[in-house]
Amino acid sequence: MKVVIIDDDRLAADALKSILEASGEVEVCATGEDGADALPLYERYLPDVLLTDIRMKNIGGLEASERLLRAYPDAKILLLTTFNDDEYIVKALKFGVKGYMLKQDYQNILPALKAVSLGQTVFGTQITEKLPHLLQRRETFDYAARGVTEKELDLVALVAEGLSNREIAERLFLGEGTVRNYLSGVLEKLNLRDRTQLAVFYLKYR
Amino acid sequence: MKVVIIDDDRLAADALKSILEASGEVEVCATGEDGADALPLYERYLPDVLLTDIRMKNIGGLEASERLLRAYPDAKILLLTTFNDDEYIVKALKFGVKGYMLKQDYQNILPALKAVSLGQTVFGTQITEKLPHLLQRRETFDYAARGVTEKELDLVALVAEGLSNREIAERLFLGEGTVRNYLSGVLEKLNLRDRTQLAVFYLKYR
DNA sequence: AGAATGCCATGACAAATGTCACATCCCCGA
DNA sequence: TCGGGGATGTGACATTTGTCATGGCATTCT
Repeated sequence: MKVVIIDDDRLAADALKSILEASGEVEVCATGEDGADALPLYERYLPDVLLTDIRMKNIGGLEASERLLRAYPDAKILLLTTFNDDEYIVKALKFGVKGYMLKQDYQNILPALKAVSLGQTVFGTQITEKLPHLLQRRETFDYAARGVTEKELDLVALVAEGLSNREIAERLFLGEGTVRNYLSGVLEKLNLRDRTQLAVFYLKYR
Repeated sequence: MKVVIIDDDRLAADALKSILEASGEVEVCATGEDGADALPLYERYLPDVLLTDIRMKNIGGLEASERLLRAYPDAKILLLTTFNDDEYIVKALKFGVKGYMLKQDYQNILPALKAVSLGQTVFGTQITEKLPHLLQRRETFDYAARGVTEKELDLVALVAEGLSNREIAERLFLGEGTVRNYLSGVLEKLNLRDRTQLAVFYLKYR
């Protein structure tokens, strides 16, 4: 398995190279020091996997990945980083990066590398813990703190399904006027103007 | 590495077992035929990884995973399935499942298994392709196919921000009546009744 | 018991919304 | 050049929506 490493931290790059080559299964074709090296080195060696840091002096690993993937959509890229930043992960995945691991996990990088070379996607242990949160990434809102009661919240949910006041009233066995009053109160508590804003708000902060 | 396999397809389970044991790195402690076997077998053998099918006669792999993870939150579970269903993936990840692969990818299961045993998360090749879409999970909708034009879509976007007709008109340098007419047209094309339903719809199928 | 409180409802009203039937205006093809 | 068709606009109208004032009941507190 051929690998190219990009990392502006010489020490880290060399350590990685040693570990990988010690396995006897990996050949580190080249190491670069900046994101700008990614594309030329990739084209020259066509490695199975490109292993790159994210934070680098000139061009970062994310940008480098984007460029490389634009030119070679099937390139397998494994991002290595010290930081565990949600934004980075989401962006990287959108580009088509195949793996995302923390440097502190470097002892366990070999299996991840293999999986990536097969086209699978791998997330390091620490990233794994964040995944569920990332998938349903939705800000939360404490309705109770604004004085919105459970009953009111039921109404709001129906508003967010597109029901009219009359329909909501029927559904909950209330008077239509009552529904209007309730919603009016909710609107005031949340500083909103009309039911549409309410629906949008509710869908955003479920 | 100790592994327990759960699959109601005897043939598949045996094939898997052969492949894994042929590597010399995996010991298949036991194989079960139903999700109900997962917990007892896990407790008995405490495997590094539990490999389980999703669709099974009695209790499915998802439910089994949920139960197992409730009892042993650190259990490493790798789901195997024939079906590539978004819903399943999201659910599984929420429970804390560490891997999700298609059966057709069984040749490449060993590296994935290793990665999972280290606490990493792995997605099979076919799943990988869906990941970016899953992250900003949003069903798509072909507005053009319903005759909704770009200009109309601009209006809809503003509705979904909670603007009133008057505000939209100002923003786009249109008459308020024009805005109403446009939106009225859109509502008809999409079979919706009012702006709230429109906003909800738009936020769902961006 | 009387007062206070919460929950549900009504009626009245202004504003916003959705629908419809027309006007313009402008461009483009016959 | 004419005429059709699209984009834009207006006015009228019924409906829905949001607000407010108010009242009836229960339950609870004093």
